[in-house]
Amino acid sequence: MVKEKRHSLGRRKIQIAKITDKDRLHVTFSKRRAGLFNKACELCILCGAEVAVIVFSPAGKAFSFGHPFVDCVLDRFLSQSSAPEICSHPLVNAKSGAGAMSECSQRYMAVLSQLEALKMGGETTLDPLSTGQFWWDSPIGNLGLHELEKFRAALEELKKNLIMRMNELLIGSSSQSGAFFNENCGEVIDDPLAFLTPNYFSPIGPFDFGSGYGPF
Amino acid sequence: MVKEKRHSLGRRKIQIAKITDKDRLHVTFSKRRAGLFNKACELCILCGAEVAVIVFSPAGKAFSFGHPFVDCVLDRFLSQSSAPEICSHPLVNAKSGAGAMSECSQRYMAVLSQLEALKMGGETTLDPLSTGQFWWDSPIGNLGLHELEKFRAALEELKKNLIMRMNELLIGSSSQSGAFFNENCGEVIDDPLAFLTPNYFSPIGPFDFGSGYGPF
DNA sequence: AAGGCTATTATTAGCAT
DNA sequence: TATGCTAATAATAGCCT
Repeated sequence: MVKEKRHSLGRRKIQIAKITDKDRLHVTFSKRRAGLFNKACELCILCGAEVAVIVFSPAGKAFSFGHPFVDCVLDRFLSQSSAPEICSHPLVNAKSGAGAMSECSQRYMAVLSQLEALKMGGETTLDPLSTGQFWWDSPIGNLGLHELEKFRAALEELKKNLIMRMNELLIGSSSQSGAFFNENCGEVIDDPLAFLTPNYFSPIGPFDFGSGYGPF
Repeated sequence: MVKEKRHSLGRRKIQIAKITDKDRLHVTFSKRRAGLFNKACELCILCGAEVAVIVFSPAGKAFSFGHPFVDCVLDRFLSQSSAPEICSHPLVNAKSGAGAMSECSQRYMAVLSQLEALKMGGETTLDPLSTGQFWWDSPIGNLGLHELEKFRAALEELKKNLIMRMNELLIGSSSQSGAFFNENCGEVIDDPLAFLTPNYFSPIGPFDFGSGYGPF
C-alpha cells in the first residue's frame, strides 16, 4: 500500500523542504512571495506596525516590501543597532546594545543552548518561543563557553566591519537613498549574481528572535 | 435582517483595518507576526531564498527574522540599492569581514543542523511549540543519525560552494548590479525622495503589490 | 510563464484558561 | 499574559489555459 492518494484536485500537502524541480520552484517562489508580502501588509494595517521584508530569489534578484517604506524601516532598524543610545526601547538593552548584530548572536545562542540541552539528554524546554524565555534567561552557562567565545569574537569583528561599512555608505551618500535606483522593473536578468543554490539549508523556525513581549 | 450569524466558534472574517481594541491588537500582532515569520521561513526552505523581515510593533519594539542572517540580507540589499557600483556582489561585499562572517554562518548552520538532527532523530521532547506542526516534523520525517550525516555532507558542500563562489567573484566577475525590484505595498514612488518624508501611511487602499514578478 | 481553478491544507479570530 | 481550542476563512499545490 503505497501512498496512493487520490488528491484529484486542489491543494496537496507538501513537505517543507527544498524544492528541486525548477518550474515548481519558480511558481512556488512567486506565489509564496506574494503571500508573504500580503501578510506583511495586513500586519501593517491591522496593527499599525512598520514592516520591511526583503527577499532574494535563488537567482539573486531582490524583492522588497515596506511600510511606510523599506528604507525607513531599515534605517530605523539599523539606527538602533549602531546607535543604541538613541533608542529608549527595552529591546536595546535586551540586545546588549548591539541591535541588529546581536540578533545574530541571540539566535546562535538560543540554538546553541537548545542543542546543548538536548545533548545533555534532558527533555528540555529551552525554546524561547515555547517557554516565553530568552537565551539570556536560559541556562546557557552550561554550554560550550569556549565555543561561544570564539563565536563572539567573530561576531565582534563582523559587527565592526558592518558599522564601518555603514558609515562608509552613509557618508558617501547623504543617505542610503536606495530610492534613486529602485526603479528597474525591467527584464534584466542578472545571471552573474545567480547565487549557488543555497542548497540545503538550515532551519530557522518560527522563532521569535527579536525579543519578548515586553511593553509591546 | 441583519446578517446575524451565529459564528459561535471558529475563525471569523475580519476587515483588514486598524484594530482599535488594544487587547485584540496585541494578540493579533503576536500571532500574525509569528505567522509572518513562519511564512518567511518556509519560503527560505522551499525556494532557497534569502529573506529578512523586520517588524516594529506600534510601540516601537523591533522583531526580526532572517536567513541566513538579518544582517547579511540587509547588507546585501543595501549594497545593491545604494552603491551598486561598489559592491554589487553579496560575497564581495562581505569581503571586509568575510572570514568572520563565513565562520559565523558556518558555525551557526553547523550547530543548527545538529540541533535539528537531534530534534528529529531523538525522541527528545523539545518541540518548539509542543504541537508538532512544524516544518521539521514532516519534511524529513524522523531523521535519524544516518540522515544527520547526510545533512552534514550538505553543509560541507555548501561551504565548498561558498568558497568557490567567492573565488569566482573575486577573480573575474562581470561587474553588474543585480536587478532591483522594489515593491512598496502597491505604492508607486514618483518622487525618489519621497521616502524621506515622514509620510506615515494612512489610507492604504487596494494593496496589490504582487503584480510584478520579474524573471525570478 | 503568468493567471485561473478547485480541493485541501494552513492560518487564525474569538474564547477559554 | 500567553497558549490551547475549534471552526471558519485564507492561502495555495497541482493543473490547465
